[in-house]
Amino acid sequence: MAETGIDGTLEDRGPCSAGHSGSGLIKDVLARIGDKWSLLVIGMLDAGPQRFTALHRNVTGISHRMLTHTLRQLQRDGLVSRTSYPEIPPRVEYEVTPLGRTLIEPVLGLVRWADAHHDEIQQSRAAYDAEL
Amino acid sequence: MAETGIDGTLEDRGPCSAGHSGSGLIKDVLARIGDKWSLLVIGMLDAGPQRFTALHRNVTGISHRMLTHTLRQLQRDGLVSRTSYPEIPPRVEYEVTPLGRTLIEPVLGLVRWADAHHDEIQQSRAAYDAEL
DNA sequence: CCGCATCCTGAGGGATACTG
DNA sequence: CAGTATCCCTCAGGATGCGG
Repeated sequence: MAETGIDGTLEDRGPCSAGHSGSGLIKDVLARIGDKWSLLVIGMLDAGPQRFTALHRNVTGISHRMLTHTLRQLQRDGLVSRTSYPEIPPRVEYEVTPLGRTLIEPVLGLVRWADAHHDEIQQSRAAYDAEL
Repeated sequence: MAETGIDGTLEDRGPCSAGHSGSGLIKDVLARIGDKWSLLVIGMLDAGPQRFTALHRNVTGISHRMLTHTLRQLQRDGLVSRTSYPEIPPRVEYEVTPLGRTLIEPVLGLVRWADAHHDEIQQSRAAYDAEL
């Protein structure tokens, strides 16, 4: 089994307290995709370019503030591009970048895993909660 | 491109406000692996069974409290098993379950992605931060 | 229509000390 | 050595309102 990856690449090899430079690493990527909304937004944008309001409608529970913020982060990381059309009223379209698209694939791996095993997990949780 | 997955499986198809039952879905899986420590712990345990103190030493920045808590969650989800040996002093060993091992693979997909693209991301961030 | 600033609450998570 | 409980603080993130 390839144990080459996890402890060799996930870990920082050093005190992460100071957030030093060095390896850079996965932690901030996890921080990005692990947050509450990024994946949902990317998932929505995967269906095609969308304007702000459309996203706000489609991403179900997201607040105005968080949508803005999430889009900013994704844009900063180069996963999503923002195009503003100087009209009245203003129109802004968001789109997944090529880099962003490459992320979708590995994420789908996780999605499939979750889909395949979430009932096992449910059972395990039920069993665990039962024995007290 | 398989856009079959993301918006069809990530999303709840309904107001997630009430945390209703229905699809179950990936969100709680993401919540598990998206948290600060779970993946690090699993990564460590991937190298073989370990006792509490060993983990505490190896997982770099984790606090006593969070290690306990994380292990409990993983155990509850059936990703990690706990074996307690009734000795003095007590000895407890943690180990990745078969289910837990199946998780490692898709996670490695993400790890590889992060590894392959984190410099692009860094550049993108730098570029973004420059233009103000 | 879109974005930013402000305020406020609650969950996450660290430090510490106490039990078995 | 392993686990639990308590305290406290930080910050993600929701609500709202103004500006462009």
